[in-house]
Amino acid sequence: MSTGWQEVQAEVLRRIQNREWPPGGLIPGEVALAREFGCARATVNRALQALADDGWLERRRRAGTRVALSPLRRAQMSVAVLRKEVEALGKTYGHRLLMRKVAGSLLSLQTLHQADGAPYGIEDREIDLTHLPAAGSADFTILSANEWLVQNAPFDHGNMSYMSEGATAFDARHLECEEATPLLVLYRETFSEAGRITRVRLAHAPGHVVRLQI
Amino acid sequence: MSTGWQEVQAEVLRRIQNREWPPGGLIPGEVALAREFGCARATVNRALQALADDGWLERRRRAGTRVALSPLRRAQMSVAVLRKEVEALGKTYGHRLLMRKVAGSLLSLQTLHQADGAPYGIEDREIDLTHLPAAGSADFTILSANEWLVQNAPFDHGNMSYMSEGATAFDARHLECEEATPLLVLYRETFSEAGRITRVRLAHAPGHVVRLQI
DNA sequence: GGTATGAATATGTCTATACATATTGAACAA
DNA sequence: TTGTTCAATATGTATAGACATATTCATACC
Repeated sequence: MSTGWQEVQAEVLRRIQNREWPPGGLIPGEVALAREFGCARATVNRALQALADDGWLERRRRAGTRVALSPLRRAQMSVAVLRKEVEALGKTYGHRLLMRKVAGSLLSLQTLHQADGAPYGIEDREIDLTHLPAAGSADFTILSANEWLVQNAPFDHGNMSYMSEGATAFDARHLECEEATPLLVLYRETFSEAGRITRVRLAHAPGHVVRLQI
Repeated sequence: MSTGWQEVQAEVLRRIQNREWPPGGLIPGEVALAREFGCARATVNRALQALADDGWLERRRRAGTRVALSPLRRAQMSVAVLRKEVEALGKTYGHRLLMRKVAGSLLSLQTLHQADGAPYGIEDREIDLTHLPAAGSADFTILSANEWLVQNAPFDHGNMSYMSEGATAFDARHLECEEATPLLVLYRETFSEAGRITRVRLAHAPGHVVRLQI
């Protein structure tokens, strides 16, 4: 029997998906599985660990390994730079800095993102200069704030929200659509250890689709 | 020096985030790091592997390990059952099956999901009975199709799309809003090995927010 | 110059062993 | 009954050693 941890993983996953090991059920211990597959316990451990990371199994010392009760799947999307998102569509990216304003330690920016010259999204951003003083002297007319931040402001964590909103007068003017047109709007905050780095509202052009993989 | 792979991971991550090891740069080999940290190569391997899984590092045999050039972060959301989503808001879940129709091997369903009696989302679903004959005889008035499928139709993969759409007459009637109100609409397909299991369009009630963690 | 060949090397993975640690459940005490 | 203690046990993790595999680089060859 060939003994790779990936093969062990595949076989265990198959048993889970085929209900041979039902949700909530206890599966054999690592030692037993190692004997069955004819490999070392470490190999089984590697496989089960990977499955636990992916949410298929729940493992606790002494208590053993169970098939996850609610196999709540995670959907993933990559948080790409807008330029790359546009280029991935085979279009030419462009952007225009519409507004730049400093109020205290808060830098406000408005940027229009374009794909082949057409409006792609309108961005309204605030950057906290106390946590990121370099942003005060950066030239966002060349590199967009979106891309500059990805390269210069590594963040710990953040959150994103998608909402459906009718286009405001501001949105409509820059996205070249009617007011109240349904738009997909993204709100995002990112934090470093010190605190919030930036907050952004991005209204996408009409018809924009966000895709996730499950 | 205490030697846990998590500590090695933490220290390496610190160096990446502090630009001590710049993006695109080659980092020391596993043997060198093991010597520095005073642990076995396998321990360093475990740590670097984890960081590579998270997208911080790119590793290739013989070529060595590099700090990822574009630390393209992934945003995650859990694909929960609607009932749990509603209950997580502290509200009482309810649903009504509005329509059930079989055309050939295609089962069509329309379901209204409710939170505290108010409309939460209106679902339009197709299920392929050739891949899932059991769905033909299930009673979706008790357990919603959404939940029944999660429990009975393990899937390999799938995709989701979010769009912003104006409420159709159908949406508006059931979600109790004006026509053309901006709605967040979810399209989802899930596949098993055999083929597509189900396709669904879910129009959320006005004001719905989708949150993701980065 | 361009191409084939092979040695060197960094990561990938498996093994056997050992000890750590959390948790369970039984035995026992208050 | 309730609480405490303790041994048993499944997973967590570290280690040294070995071999596999991909890739690079230098070298030899045409």
